[in-house]
Amino acid sequence: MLKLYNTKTRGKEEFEPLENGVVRLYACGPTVYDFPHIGNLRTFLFSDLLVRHLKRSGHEVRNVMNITDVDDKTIRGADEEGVSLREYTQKYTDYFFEDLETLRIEPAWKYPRATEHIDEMLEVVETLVERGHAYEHEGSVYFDISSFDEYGKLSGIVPDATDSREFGRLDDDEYEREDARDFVLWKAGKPGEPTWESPWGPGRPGWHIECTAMSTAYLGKTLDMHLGAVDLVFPHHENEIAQSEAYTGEEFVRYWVHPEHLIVEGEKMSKSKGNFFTLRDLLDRGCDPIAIRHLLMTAHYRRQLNFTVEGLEQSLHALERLWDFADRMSEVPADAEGEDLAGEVEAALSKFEAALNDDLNVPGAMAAVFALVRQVNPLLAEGRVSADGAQRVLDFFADADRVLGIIEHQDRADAAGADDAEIEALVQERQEAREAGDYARADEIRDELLEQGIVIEDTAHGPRWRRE
RNA sequence: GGCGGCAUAGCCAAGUGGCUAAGGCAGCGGUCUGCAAAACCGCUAUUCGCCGGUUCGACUCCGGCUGCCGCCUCCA
Repeated sequence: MLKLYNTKTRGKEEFEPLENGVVRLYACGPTVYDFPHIGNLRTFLFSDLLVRHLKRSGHEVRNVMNITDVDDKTIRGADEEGVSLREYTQKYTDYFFEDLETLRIEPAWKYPRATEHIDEMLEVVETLVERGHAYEHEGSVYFDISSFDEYGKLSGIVPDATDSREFGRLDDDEYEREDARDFVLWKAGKPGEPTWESPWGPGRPGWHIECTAMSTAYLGKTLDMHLGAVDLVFPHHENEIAQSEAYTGEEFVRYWVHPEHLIVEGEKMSKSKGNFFTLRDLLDRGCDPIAIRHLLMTAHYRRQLNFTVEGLEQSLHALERLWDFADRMSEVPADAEGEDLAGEVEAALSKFEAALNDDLNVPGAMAAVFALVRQVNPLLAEGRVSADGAQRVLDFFADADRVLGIIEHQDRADAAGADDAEIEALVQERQEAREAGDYARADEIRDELLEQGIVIEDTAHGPRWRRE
């Protein structure tokens, strides 16, 4: 049984979906105005891990992630590039999906775009106006916070109308609100901006409304879970609750789950500090995408994660050891006799599941996997693992990887390349030289290959090679 | 100013009122090897930021202090 920390109650709670076996989950997705950065990706990866765990636990998961393709930043970006909003956002939407695939993040059930759900949003806004929760002013529509008693129940923040900073905000805002705390549901169009027709004239949706409209459209009035990074707790999610519950009259979200931010080299990531990384930046530096996935999983989701270059190297080394272990496991001969490892694997599985069920403790789950490696390695080195035992461990790895997504790898010698035959020939020539005692020639070939990035390893079953 | 979080070995990082404080990386020693590489083995926190308190017993609970961070405005 999964226990999850619920922001709403500030404590861990047992999770049970409203409908047995079906989880309705909504995660705040990207605003497609730029490449996703690793902080965004950590959040999306968290969502992936949670969904994978729910699925592995036997649930059907209907997870929806929105694509915000209309807002100030996308409009400005399209304007600057002189292309249509649609053309501009499509480009970054494509990059977003590419990054997900690179990091082995499984596709969500639905990825609705804001611009394709304007009608649903207008329906929500109109209803809110009819019921007295919202008001129109000069073509814009605002949510009236004073009409929703429970405003602030998620974040504990109730904006104070007398707060001096609020008055400053009023001046900056081009849209007149009756109360500085009210938030915009529908923005009156400005010249040159893309707009949609509405009962209040041409305009475009405010930021928060898309989540209410689209989650309701795909998942119904009450969601089992709603995810989003901590910075969204206020005001975004607070506003979502207000507008959704005022609209449906029912509880909007049962479990609010908020992963913490990522920092880089101990500091908040920001463009001005020059520590702002996209996935592409890292891949260009030659980083292994799975090492990036691994590093993003090393800290518990409710803790800030310190992303460092050194950490990336550590992750790669940890993975290489894991992959190498798996390779050696799969090389155990079919007729090998020895330990069946049933007890070891059972214990590892039990620890693995217990960790994940305890507020998705992924570091703990990975520790269970590595602890097994540590336990079995000596037996493997002594040739005391039976064929059954090896298969049992590999089955566990495959099972664990349904959630982790880091164990599956290309067998090192399988890495495809046009010159494989040539490499094989050299490896063979070196082996013959060694057998003939011509170590000078053997070492020469080894150095030659090393220069091409090919590493030779001599094993009991003969030489094997891999690309560095 | 208001609210909240975190401080565990050289680094990253789990965790618990009392069994030997997970796991990873790095380092050192060793095995293996023609030499390497890879792999394997062993060692590496008597101690969990500091000071008090509660308790038979706290790293884990409470209070204070120090430091770091986040939110309160767009932000994953």
